[in-house]
Amino acid sequence: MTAPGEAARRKPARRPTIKDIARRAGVSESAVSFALNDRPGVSQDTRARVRRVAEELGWQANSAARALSGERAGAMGLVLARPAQTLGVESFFLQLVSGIQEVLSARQIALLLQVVEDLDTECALYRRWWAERRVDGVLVVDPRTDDPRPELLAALGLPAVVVGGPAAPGPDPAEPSAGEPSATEPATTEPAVTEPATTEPSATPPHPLLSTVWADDAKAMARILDHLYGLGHRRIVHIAGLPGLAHTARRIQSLRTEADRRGLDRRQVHSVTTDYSDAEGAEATRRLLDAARPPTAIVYDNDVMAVAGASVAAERGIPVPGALSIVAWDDSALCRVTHPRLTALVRDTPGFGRLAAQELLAVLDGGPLRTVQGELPHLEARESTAMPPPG
Amino acid sequence: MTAPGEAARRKPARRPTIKDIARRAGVSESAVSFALNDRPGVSQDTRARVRRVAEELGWQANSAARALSGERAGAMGLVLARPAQTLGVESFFLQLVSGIQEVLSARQIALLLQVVEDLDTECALYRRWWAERRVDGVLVVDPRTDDPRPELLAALGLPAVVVGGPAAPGPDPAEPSAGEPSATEPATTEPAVTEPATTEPSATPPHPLLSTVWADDAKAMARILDHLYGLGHRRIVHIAGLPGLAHTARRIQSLRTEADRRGLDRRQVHSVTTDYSDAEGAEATRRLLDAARPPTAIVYDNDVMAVAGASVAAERGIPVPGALSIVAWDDSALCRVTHPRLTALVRDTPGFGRLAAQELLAVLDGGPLRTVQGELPHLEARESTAMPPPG
DNA sequence: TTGTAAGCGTTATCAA
DNA sequence: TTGATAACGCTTACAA
Repeated sequence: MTAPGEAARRKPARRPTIKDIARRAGVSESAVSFALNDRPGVSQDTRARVRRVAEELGWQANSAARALSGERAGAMGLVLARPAQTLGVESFFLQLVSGIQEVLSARQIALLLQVVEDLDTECALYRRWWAERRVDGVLVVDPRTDDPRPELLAALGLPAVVVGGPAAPGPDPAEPSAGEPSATEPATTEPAVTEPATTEPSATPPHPLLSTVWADDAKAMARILDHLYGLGHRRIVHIAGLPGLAHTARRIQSLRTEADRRGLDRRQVHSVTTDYSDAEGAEATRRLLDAARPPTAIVYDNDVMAVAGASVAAERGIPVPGALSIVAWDDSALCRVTHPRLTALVRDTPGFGRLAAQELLAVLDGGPLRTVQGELPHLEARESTAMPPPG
Repeated sequence: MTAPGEAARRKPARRPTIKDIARRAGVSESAVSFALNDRPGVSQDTRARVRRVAEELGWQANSAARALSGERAGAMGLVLARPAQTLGVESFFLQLVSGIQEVLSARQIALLLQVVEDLDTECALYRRWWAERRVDGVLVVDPRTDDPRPELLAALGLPAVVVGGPAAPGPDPAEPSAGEPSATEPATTEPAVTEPATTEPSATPPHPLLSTVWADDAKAMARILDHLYGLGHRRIVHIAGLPGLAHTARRIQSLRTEADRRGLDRRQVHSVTTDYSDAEGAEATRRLLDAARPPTAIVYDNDVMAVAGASVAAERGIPVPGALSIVAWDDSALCRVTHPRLTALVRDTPGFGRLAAQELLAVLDGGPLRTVQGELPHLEARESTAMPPPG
């Protein structure tokens, strides 16, 4: 290591290039390139020598040069189009990102993360990234019911995977959930895969233009309903997140289906939408509890709103779970530190991120357009859910 | 826009280059380059024409080509070396990132985010990024008391800014905090700046090798002490975060200083360290409350632990703030949704991120090595702090 | 099996 | 004010 301090700061060490390696190994540049990229056309002996020299020199391919010569940029993009406020509170994104990274960094691929204000800016950014050749592909999060992004990305030819799934409900809600994968299954299990173009030509694929990785919100909601209905609840309200998001639509739809199947009154089992904030979660809770016949159970679409709701109940002296049961969609430290601890739908979010990244790599490798389903979440029953009060 | 669907997916549109612009505008490539980069050597007329054509074609400089020809990579790096578990719960990072982005994206600079397991991997990553020329600079977060990163980065000549400040306590803890900036000041106020090399040659700069952006944890802790001492508390424990982090050391040091200044008993006013998790926060709280003379006030180094602590108190039937006051270092939705709402130290985290990004840009522009101080946080008094019980 | 040379898209250095 | 032309570091035909 060179001497630290001012000198080092001003005069950085020169980075070695393949030319340096070629000279030192006594071969041509192309031989070096072949050797380092595991391509045929170079003897075992030369390959080994070149490798050793590269190692000695601490050589790493200049990413710009590699990208320029027709290769890949070696980076993927992820854009979050949510107000900064909403971002901070949710544990979801950083966990997703860390899962994505795990897969990408194993292949030496970088992740470009950008936080923008709205969907238009996001679309403009995709165009710029594409024009700049900055990324090889992107992960599209928070799919909407009416989403302009798949079409744009398909038109640009920028490989992409939609993370979070389609707006339409899953395969067929009426169909019995045959061989449901259990949440305790080893993580190495191949996730369920549908290849819309081949196996089910008649079924409309969720995003006909892009591969999709999604969670079966419909089944997850069914599990929650099973739990609450089983306890005896008949007045159940779902405080959902942003109305424009695809998974919000799926959850709302599923609640309806499940309510109908059990012959529950739709006026007493329904959804209301919010912006995911603690403020709107609390406000919605207050309104519900003020009603003539308040719900005996509330399902919140994220952990923050669930905790806010529990807090509103506490304020009013409504015992949880004595008079009100609470379920949080998505587990986090939050659900475990409140009192009582909240029953929550546990998802493997980093695992979901890994799956998404793998799928994106598959698309880049020329794999077929397909729809992959992540592990089904399971319901972790804690102290916030119990039998409803009599009456 | 071309037709969507399969065709578009397979045959992406070609990206325009300066060659295309040159041809269409009837000038040479170099003229185009000059025109587009605001360099002299081209007539107003030509410049305007070139600009218009570029606009029409939707041209964007190929980032790889630009990077290769000696220019900048147009990207900055940020590495988070924390286990994925710890990441999710804290609102801090995503907010910091969104602030950083705000500044970088205005200059069309991308942010590479990477999550790694440990410091060694982080250092290896810096080396790789440097060798790959992938980033123009990096933001170093979570500075440690004994940190290998500044020396490495200085030796590599990779521009960097340390976010979170030095291990040593601030300027001089004994010195009266003259003209403290109020938290209500407009955000446009120039932050306090120390240029160690010039103004204070005798004072040891925190990181002699890198520019630093930091918050004055010492003063912040003093504010918390002011609040609690003023209410009458004399037994105050600080449940700190990771012991190796610089700001943890600063806060612990400041607590000692403040305790001494007020003649408080060091056995009754002290710090304990944790890993920031709700589990350790709760565990530490239990131990403290089991003691013969438990503290009347606890200061937690993050919001998650504060909520966990409040939950422990609730479990044991210890009224907050009646018998125990609680302060959270860092505000978030969490502190506002619990019951009672928690008194918290409010920082402008996105603002801190903006400041860090600006400083990094300044370093890249050849600015001097310096230490910049962020806005001083303020204490938002809520219902979790009150007078201690008599005795 | 090896070396030579062209090209990727940009910036920068020259003459004209 | 312009327009060739040579880098930048890598990949990849193509020739030896």
